[in-house]
Amino acid sequence: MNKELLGKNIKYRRKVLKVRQEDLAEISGVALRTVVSIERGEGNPSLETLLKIAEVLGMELQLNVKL
Amino acid sequence: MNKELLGKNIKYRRKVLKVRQEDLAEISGVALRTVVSIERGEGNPSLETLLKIAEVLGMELQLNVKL
DNA sequence: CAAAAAAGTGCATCAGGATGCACTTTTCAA
DNA sequence: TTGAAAAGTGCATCCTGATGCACTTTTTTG
Repeated sequence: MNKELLGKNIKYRRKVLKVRQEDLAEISGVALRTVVSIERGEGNPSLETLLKIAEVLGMELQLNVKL
Repeated sequence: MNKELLGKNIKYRRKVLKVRQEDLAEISGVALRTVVSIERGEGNPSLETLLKIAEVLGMELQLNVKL
């Protein structure tokens, strides 16, 4: 998982749920500007921001030992 | 996954690998102060910081759809 | 195609994450 | 038990993530 892939995952999931960036921002409590940046793989989001977005998208962050 | 659990996972994995906080900090390029804070579930680490630590511990961050 | 909706940008500001240092507390092996 | 190693703390500084706003670009759709 890297920034770019993370952004793509989030964007893809958001599309699946048919939610707009603006809605995701509002519901998650993260600024629209921030949602856009994350989806584009820019910046370096904080854990809290990531968790807020994942929550709304019905996703979860996991830290697993590599196989 | 929340901050506390994340910290515990990291600490547990570090112990399994018999690595000191100081070593993890040095090898991952993250400040010791930061490693300590994350393991204790304090603060709000950035994605980059988390990825650096996960890398050294042979772990990976994943964003999955909840079942 | 044209209009409307959605997505993305640039920039300034503010809040807080990352860091280093000096220090204290805890852990643990001899 | 005690001394060294490891872990954890408080604080000041620096850097940058998060934000809002006004705006442009891209995508969608009627």
